[in-house]
Amino acid sequence: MATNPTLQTPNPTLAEQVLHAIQAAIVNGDLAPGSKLKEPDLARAYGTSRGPLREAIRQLEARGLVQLTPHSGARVTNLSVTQLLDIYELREALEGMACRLAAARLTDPEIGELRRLLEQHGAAVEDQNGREYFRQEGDLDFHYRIARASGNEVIARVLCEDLYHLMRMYRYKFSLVPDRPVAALKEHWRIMDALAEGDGELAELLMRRHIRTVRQNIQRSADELAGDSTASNNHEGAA
Amino acid sequence: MATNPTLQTPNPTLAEQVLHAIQAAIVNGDLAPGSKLKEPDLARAYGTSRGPLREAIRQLEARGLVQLTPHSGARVTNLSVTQLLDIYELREALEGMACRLAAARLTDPEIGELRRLLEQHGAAVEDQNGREYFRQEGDLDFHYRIARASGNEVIARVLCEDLYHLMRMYRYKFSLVPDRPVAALKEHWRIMDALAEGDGELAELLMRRHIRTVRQNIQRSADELAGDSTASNNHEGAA
DNA sequence: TCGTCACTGATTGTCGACAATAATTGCCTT
DNA sequence: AAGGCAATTATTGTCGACAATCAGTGACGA
Repeated sequence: MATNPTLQTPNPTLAEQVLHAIQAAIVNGDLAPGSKLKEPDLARAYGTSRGPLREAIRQLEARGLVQLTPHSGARVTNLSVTQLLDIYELREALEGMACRLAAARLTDPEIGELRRLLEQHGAAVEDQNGREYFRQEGDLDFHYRIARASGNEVIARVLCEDLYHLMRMYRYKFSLVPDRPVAALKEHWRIMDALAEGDGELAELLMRRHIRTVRQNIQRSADELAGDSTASNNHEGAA
Repeated sequence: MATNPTLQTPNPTLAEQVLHAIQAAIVNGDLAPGSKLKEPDLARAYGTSRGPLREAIRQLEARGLVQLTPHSGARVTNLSVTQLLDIYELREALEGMACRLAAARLTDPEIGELRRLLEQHGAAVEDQNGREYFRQEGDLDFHYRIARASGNEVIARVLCEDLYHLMRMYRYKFSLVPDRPVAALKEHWRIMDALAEGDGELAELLMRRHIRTVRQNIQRSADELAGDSTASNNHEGAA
């Protein structure tokens, strides 16, 4: 509810609306990775013709959410573990940089807002009964806002419009290690403190370490799945 | 000629072809920054209907080459100096990382190929009569290949498909300082040596410094233009 | 003379239909 | 029965036409 993309323009285009709709469907898992996007079906589902739909698909392809092969159609992107790890490798550099820049620019109101976000985040971590979804979203929201606060539009664009959607696709693919949410929140608070003090160097270091930790957890989790008998190859593993 | 995008698939889609055509037109300056993309005109120019054309425009928007506002149309992106500097800031982090990764992965044949590229590059620097175009392209080609050689597909994608086209738009916007090409080539060779020795740490440092230098030159050049009486504000400055 | 408003022209957004290509089914051969 | 081949079906790619919206023009009134 905080960010409803269809409301940002008073008279949004159909292509725009269906873009956000499909994007949400992919992120939520309603359209499974690897599944085919059949234009007639989607057009009927969203009540449009194929024209705007095809425009939306082209944009999804540019954002990396679908892959399309000529004369064959579009499939929902199915990231390999390697590619997912690549994304985290990239995030380490990008978000580290964003932190350094943000530390020098954050205003007091923005800092207060970030603090409030982390407090909500903490509440979601406390009651652990089934609110994992909101915890994950809150986690990403923190990163999202720092990217925006960096003041570098290009970095913010790459992170927020290209990478975050991909990561949200894989929220549940890898199980968290026990107590990881608590540790992650603590790391966020440390980053927060560094940002509030304007210590860009420290904020960058902490953010890089934070992301590296998550990356290593994913790698471990993937290795375990690979050793598991049920794991076929590289895709589709968690439960 | 080295990379002809229309040949990569045997039966390319019209939308694909017109995408590359418009992209080339924008990068070459045939479509000036800020100019409007009128669909009827472009469709006539490229001999297609508006359907594939609109799909191409949506992809160009995702790549940052055009900006489109609903019910009004698409305009060629007109980067502010700030945004251009932001791109270089991002490149410093991204390409530094790409260098570090590439140093650990480059094979001997790839190293040889890179060397040959730099030798051609050196020849273009030698005869300075009007071959500036090829020098610039060679420069970018070096960066392009390192990004690919990093082995991180995501980084390569961001650099090669999003950022490089934008930078090629602004090749001539800012005049080079005297002897800069010679110095830049020398920096490339140093990076090359570090890569060949597998010294990722050094390669990253050298690449970051290299890009930072270019960025500072742009900033200086922009400041001079700002002091100039002809410069209105932030856009359209060079001659 | 200037500002406002309706009108005209052009441009964008959307749709349904047709052609070209790929995927699938069933059949035939070995 | 298994594999390959051909006809059919479904899906993608492309087009031209219509509706909705925007931009520019000119007239009208203060």
